[in-house]
Amino acid sequence: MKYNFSETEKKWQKRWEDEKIFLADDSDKTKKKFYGLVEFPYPSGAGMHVGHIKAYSGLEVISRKRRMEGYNVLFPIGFDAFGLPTENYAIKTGIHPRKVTDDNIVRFTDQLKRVGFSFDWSRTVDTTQEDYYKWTQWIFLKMFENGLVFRDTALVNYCPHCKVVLSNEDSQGGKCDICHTDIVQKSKDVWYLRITEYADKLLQGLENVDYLPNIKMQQVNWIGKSTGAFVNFSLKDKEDTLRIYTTRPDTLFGVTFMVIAPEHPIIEKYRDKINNIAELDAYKEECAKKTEFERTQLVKDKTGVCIDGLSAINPINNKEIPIYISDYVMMGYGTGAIMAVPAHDERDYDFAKKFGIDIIEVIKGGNIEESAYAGDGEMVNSGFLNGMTNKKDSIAKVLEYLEEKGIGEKGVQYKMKDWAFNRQRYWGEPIPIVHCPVCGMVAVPYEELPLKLPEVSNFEPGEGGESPLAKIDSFVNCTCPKCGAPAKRETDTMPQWAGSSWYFLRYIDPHNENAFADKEKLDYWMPVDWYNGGMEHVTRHMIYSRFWHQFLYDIGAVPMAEPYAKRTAQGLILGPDGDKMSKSKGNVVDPNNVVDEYGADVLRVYILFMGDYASAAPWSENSVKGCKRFLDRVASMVDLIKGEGVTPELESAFHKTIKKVTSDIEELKFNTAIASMMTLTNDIYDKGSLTKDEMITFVKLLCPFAPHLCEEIYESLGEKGFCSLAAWPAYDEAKTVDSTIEIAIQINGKLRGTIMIDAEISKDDALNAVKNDEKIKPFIEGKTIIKEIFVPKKLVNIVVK
RNA sequence: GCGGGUGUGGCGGAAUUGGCAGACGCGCUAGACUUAGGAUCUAGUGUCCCCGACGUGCAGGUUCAACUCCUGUCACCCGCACCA
Repeated sequence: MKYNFSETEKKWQKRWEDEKIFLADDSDKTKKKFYGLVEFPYPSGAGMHVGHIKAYSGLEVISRKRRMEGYNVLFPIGFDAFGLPTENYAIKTGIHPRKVTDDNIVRFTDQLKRVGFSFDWSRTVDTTQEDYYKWTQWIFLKMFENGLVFRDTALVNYCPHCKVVLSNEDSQGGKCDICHTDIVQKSKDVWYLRITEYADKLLQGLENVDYLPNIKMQQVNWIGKSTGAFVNFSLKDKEDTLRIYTTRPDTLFGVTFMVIAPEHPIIEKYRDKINNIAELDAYKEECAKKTEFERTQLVKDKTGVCIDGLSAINPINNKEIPIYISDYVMMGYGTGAIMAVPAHDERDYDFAKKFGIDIIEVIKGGNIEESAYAGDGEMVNSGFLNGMTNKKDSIAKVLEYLEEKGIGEKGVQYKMKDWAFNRQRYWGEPIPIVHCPVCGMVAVPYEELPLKLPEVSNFEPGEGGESPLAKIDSFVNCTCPKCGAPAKRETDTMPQWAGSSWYFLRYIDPHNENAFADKEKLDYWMPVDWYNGGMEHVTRHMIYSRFWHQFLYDIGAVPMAEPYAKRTAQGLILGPDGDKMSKSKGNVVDPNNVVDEYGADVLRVYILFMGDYASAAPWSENSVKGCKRFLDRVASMVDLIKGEGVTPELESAFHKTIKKVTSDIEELKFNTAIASMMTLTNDIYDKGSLTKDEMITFVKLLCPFAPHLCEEIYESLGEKGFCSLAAWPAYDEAKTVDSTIEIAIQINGKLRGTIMIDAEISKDDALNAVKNDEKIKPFIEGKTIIKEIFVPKKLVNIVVK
């Protein structure tokens, strides 16, 4: 069969669309459903690259297979379109971000359609549309109502280039996630979502979901739960106490000093009482100049200043100890103050050595002359703890003591911090809050949603880090919804991650005007059965959206706590040079070029054939050609058709291939699934012919990977309807097993030949057959047989001497 | 530093979980068909001192049998990173 891919692909894409065969069906809720979700793209000006295609191809194949298996499939797509890249582009070019976004969405849509993805295009969402962000704001207000939204003045991560406050998640490594400029710490009044309130639920929820182990682990590490104790150290001759957090309360007798963060408020409070305040101020200023990155780099070389005029009392033995400020203690974790146990903590040890502070051993087992000892051992120099050897018991005993005396208690800390939830930019969801001089912060009434983004001509953020919205008087000035007094609107917008925190819910009912989604539809479609995306979203988007969803569950708005039943991740596609694809390196492969030159089917097959789906692999133009060759051979196979029914010599090969492809797809082993279809193709060519029925089976198997070609062949064979909706081929287990098989013959563990024998042969018969084999005789003649091993269907091993 | 992962031909990668290492594809070699071949087809292709031996980062170990299990070690990649 001659196959013109560009005409044929267009033909089938149009037919699929005209006949709406990929639209999910809400009407029959008794049908078994499959909700496959891929991370919706950010419609950037650069267009899509092949990495996007790989990210969607996995669940594309699964979804297509599910349809053929009779499932009601929801496989949607949309656009996560608010955000800085679009806005920065708008500032640069003067084109309105609305227009930029719309143009990019058109381009992305075209690219996706050309690849032939079986998305339900009737459910497309765009996070920047009013009917979408209305509900983003609605959820925000629900959180506000439930005390999960607060405003606080705090040191925040600030990007001087983008002029925005960033969450911790957006400033990993001390660099802005968008422009990679060094982050500076700035004191600012900002919005937070109280995600830490859900830290435990986010941890517990992981127990009941099927995420790849490394995905779960990254989330666990990110949440970073630790258990320990809070202890209050009294300040000598002062009313106040200095509260610390420690995971090792059992080492309390070994405390020889305390360290507080340079920003700790106690310094300001006792300014007048501190003799060396100038020195402290100077140190503090030095620290502020360092970026977060620098501050976490200098691990060994500890710096700090002893506070002259304040000292603390160790509550367990009433000893007076000095207090230092040092930047190795962070204000943002625990209480911003620590008890230092130099004998058993490496950092405290380094600090004590540098400043000549006492090091008292309280746990035997190490050599504190040389280094801190963090292991277990017998307690010494520790009063009532002396002689104890079990850390757990020691901690329990200390906690009991602390609680009895009222000087401390058990405590839990998380690395995860509350979510800094705002940007001082235009292209985001306006935060629906009004600042009233009388009532304070007041929610915009639900019936006034969406709070629309006003028209603006200048998107440039203000010099003081205020949003462009602050310049629009008609937007800012309003009346308080509660008391009617003149009030001002909040001018910050929500961060990039807001819209993507719930988009999978909107797909279920994208045009609903009365709710973010209909309850019955949610009951039917949720949870997402399978979610695939990039590893880079595991600690941000995944945590955020699980948080939002758990919150929605708590207020009864969704049917279960966890949104995603299963999560997998694809590996990167590297450039032909083996480097990560990037515009600056010029090694980006544009899927459009591949579609133009080889066809969408070739692109799809190659991307899944490259290697393990979860691993990174470099692009290879030559291997693309190999896939083209394979599909051409499949097309030409039609010319080999002779008659109907089955070809006896091929029957078993077909059943084996169906079995392998069926199971490989479920395990995301697309590469071996395709390899097995290539092998079958080679077998068919070797044989020289196949039947029409076999050809139909073959195209059904290949259809999820190369749907255009398979539809065309399916139709050319006179089949009615769509191959994409045909029943997935079944296999007969009995026919995948050969009656006669080849097994290996080993002598002393070395391969000496093979033999064809009956698969069910007994050990004795097999050994006899082997011993009588002419090729094997020379190896055993005149030798003593020590051992004979027979592994059914595998091998015979004879050990001789 | 901590946590996780990966090391297999010239290349991308397979290997039913302890049982014939290198499936499948690329590349390469030779041949066929051709005015032509960056098209197609056929045969071959781990290495070497080629009737034999060696071979899955390296060194040991367990086993009749190890890419697979154990001990040690090296290299690379990805997270997190002074988290008290």
